[in-house]
Amino acid sequence: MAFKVATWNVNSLRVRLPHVMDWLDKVKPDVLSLQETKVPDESFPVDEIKQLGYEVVYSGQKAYNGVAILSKQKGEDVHVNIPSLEDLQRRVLAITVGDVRVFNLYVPNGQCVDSDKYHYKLKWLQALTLFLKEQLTLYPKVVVMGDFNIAPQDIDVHDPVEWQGQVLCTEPERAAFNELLSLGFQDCFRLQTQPENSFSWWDYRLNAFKRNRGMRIDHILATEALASQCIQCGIDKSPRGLERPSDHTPVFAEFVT
DNA sequence: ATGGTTGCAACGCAA
Repeated sequence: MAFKVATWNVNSLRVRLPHVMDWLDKVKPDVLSLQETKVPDESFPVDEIKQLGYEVVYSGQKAYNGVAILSKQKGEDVHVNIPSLEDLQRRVLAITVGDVRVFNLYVPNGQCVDSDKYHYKLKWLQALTLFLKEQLTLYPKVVVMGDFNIAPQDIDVHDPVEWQGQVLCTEPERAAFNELLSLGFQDCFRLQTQPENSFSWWDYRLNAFKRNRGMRIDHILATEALASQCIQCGIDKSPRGLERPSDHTPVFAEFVT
């Protein structure tokens, strides 16, 4: 049996709903994690998603942030937020699908290194790491996916020199990412050989997508029990070329079970 | 040349 998961920062679910529906219909993942839904729970488009045969859980707010998990099979043990962290921003959602615990993350962007938001990002990542460490004792098969807002290595950046020391690429952010990995996760994208210059996000400005001036900041991490069963992981660039696209594009991984 | 684009929601903020 194959189990396909995917993650996509849609930058407003209202605006991107047609893209999401088309993509679900084409790819038919078992689980799709969405970030930046930017929709309060009371106006979440439940019916449209259910019509496509997907169950959905969501944690949203007005205007900013917001996460959702769509799944063919109904998710169990829904969890919201990081318990130790006082946070009004809706950025974390988890469900169990079969024997897999799925975490959906929208890691804070951080804006720039001298901002409070960068501090908040690092604090947030630290709290997340403690939380996941705990969770790993409860679930052997864990997938953590989402918009990490971190390019883990220079090969994940179109121009590492230009980006050196900038937010998304700083040493503390990369250290936090590696700290997560060291809990027992693999970066599924790097389990197989990948094309050079593979990115998941491109700035809207200056024709960044056309020039492939992007970064790989959306990730799928899996514990060894799952990573050893990962048969493919990739980035589907096609939605980024559509009319009125999100600035991110889906990342997917497939496991045999 | 230090720009530019998008979404939200209300003309600035966040990305």
